[in-house]
Order: sequence, then structure tokens, then C-alpha cells
Amino acid sequence: MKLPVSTEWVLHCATSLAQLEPGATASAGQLAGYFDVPQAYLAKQLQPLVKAGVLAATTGPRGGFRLARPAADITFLDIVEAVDGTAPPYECREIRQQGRGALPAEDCRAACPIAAKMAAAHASWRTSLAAVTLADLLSEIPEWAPERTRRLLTGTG
Amino acid sequence: MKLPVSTEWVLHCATSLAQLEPGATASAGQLAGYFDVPQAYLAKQLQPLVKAGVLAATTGPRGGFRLARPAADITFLDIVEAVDGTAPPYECREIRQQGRGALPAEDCRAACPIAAKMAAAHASWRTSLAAVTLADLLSEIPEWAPERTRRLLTGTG
DNA sequence: GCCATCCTACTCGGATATCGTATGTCCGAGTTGGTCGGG
DNA sequence: CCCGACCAACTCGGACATACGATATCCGAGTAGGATGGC
Repeated sequence: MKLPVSTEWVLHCATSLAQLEPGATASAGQLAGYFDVPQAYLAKQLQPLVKAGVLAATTGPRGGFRLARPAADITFLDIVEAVDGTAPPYECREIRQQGRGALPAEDCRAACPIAAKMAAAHASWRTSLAAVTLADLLSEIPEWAPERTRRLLTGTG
Repeated sequence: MKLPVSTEWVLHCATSLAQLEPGATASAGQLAGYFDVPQAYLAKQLQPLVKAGVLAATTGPRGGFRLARPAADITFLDIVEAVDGTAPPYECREIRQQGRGALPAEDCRAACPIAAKMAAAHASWRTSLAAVTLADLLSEIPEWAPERTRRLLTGTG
């Protein structure tokens, strides 16, 4: 069970974008230089964020990415599931209905107890991530951080 | 973020082994036939369970696998982390200290806030799994299930 | 009939191929801002 | 001096290679139970 390396990238990118002035954008190249990560691959990983409605992208000069919603309405879960997908890590393939020990279908109306426990753990994980918004995170950083981010990221700040 | 398919196998195998009489064993071949999964690959996945001290293996005729501890002392977390490893899914590579926006080391004494949130979610997941033991699971299955498992799995029951 | 020995069959354990996905890179379509010429 | 059209550079978006780990398989070392021969 491993999240893509790019998960860290997009979380930090979203945090940085949240520190920009409303309407301002940062390009994939600027973000890549800010974190020293491959520019092309970062752009590729930001795309699903746009499709998920977390970020908005504008092309052309002075274009780039910005938050599509207020920072208070974007949770960690939104970002993580956008880049990694929403499929739960444990997939029940109903092996209890296969092989020599296959249970009759009438005993499988209820969900597999094992799968239920795994689903509960996954739900706990999702709940924990959904409880944190980008706005919550910004409240934890120093006062001087946003100005610094704007200056080093976009050059205007 | 995806758990190996074998996670389902070993969870069901452990549950079945917990239904055997104390000291009784089931071979990898018997378990594979019981669930209709590849026998060699299942044996490979049961090995880390033995190394983790969850299962015990005996060789030779009438040998096989059995629980190394009472079912009440084996949690889902023990099994899942044995087969999948204990590394957390989100790995903080400290990109906040890299690139144009690198923070000075003195501002990085505290853990990265983003990594802290991800670690908290992972801790929540682990806590949820650690709260379920094999004994808990056995209390949810029908009365007639253990006898049936013993009969179809080992032929003696 | 009992026992020690040998043997056979069965077990796990690790080493070895194959496949799929994450990772990394590249080029093309589209758009905006600036520039240049004309009025 | 003001305005419109053109151009060029910059942006994202999707298509194309590569590396690593999960998946699947096989063969060898070791052991316990049973058969066998002797006492």
C-alpha cells in the first residue's frame, strides 16, 4: 500500500496556491522550480486535480493553475483521491464463494465480515483526511510565509 | 494506494486456521484448494506471516500452518502489515527543503504539517485495524461454520 | 509380538520468470499578451 | 496619439518510453510418518 510520490507534490502545490492572492496563478514550471521536481511529470499529476474540480487551469502567457474553490472548501481527501483515485485499497473478490469451501449464495447476502472491517478502516482514514482543509493548514504556518511564497513562487509579492 | 490481492487470501486463511482445533494444521495446498487460489503464490505470501510470528509452520507429512498465538491476540493489523509491510503509504521526502522555495533548516525542526496530517490519517487506519482480532471475527460467523471449515479444509472434522 | 532402521512422500523455503502500473519524458493544440503598422 | 490586426511566446493537455514491484511459477532442503526387516 503506497501512495504515489506525486501525492506529496500536489499537496504542497495546493498549499502554495492557497497562499496566492485570489485570482493569481502559478504555472507548472514555476511550481516545479519551487520544489525542484520534474516539471513535465508534475504537470501530468496536476491534470487530475483539474478534472476533479480542485484546481482550475488557464493557458497562454500569465496562465497557470489556481484553486478552483475557496481554501476552506478543499480537503486533503479531495486532493489525495484526485491524484490516487477513489478505489479502496482492499478489494473484496469474494473468494468465500470460490473453491472447495465456497459458501452457498444464500449465506452471502450480507457483506463479507472481513471486507466490512477493512472498509471500516478505510472509512476511518477518509474521515481523518476529510476533516482537514487547506484553510486549516494555512492557519498553522507562520505569518510571513504567504508573502515569501508569493515572492519566490511567482516573483510578484 | 492498493493492497496486494494476497491480503484477502491471508486474511481468509487466518480466519480459517482460527477455526481449527488447537494444534491442528492446514497445508498451503489445502488452503489453496479451499479458496481456489494459486498454491505456490499463496505459500509465498504466507511466509511473511510466519516471519512476523503470526503463523507457525511445520514441515513434513501432516505438517502445514497454524496460528502461532491465540486468536484473541492476533489483530487484523498484524496480518495486514505482515503481508504488506509497515511502511506508511505517504512518505515525506521533505520537498519543503528543496528547490527555490526551500525553507531554512531552523524552520523545519517541527515535522512538516502536511506529513503530520497524513500520518494522523494513517494512525487512524491502523487503530481501526488493531481493534479487530480474529476472535472478534469468529464471534460473527454462524454456529455451524467451524465444523464445516474443518471438514472441507482438512477433511477431519 | 516388539523395536530399531530405512525409506518414501509430503512439507515449507527461497530462487527464478512474467506482467502491470507508477514514473519519467516528449511534442502538439490553443490562448493570451505584446508589438507593429495604419489612421 | 489611438486603434486594430498580426505575431510570437508561453500555457496546458495528451501521447509515448522506461523502471520497479506485484504476480505467478518452479525446484531444492528438510522432516515426520509409515513400512520393513530383524530380534
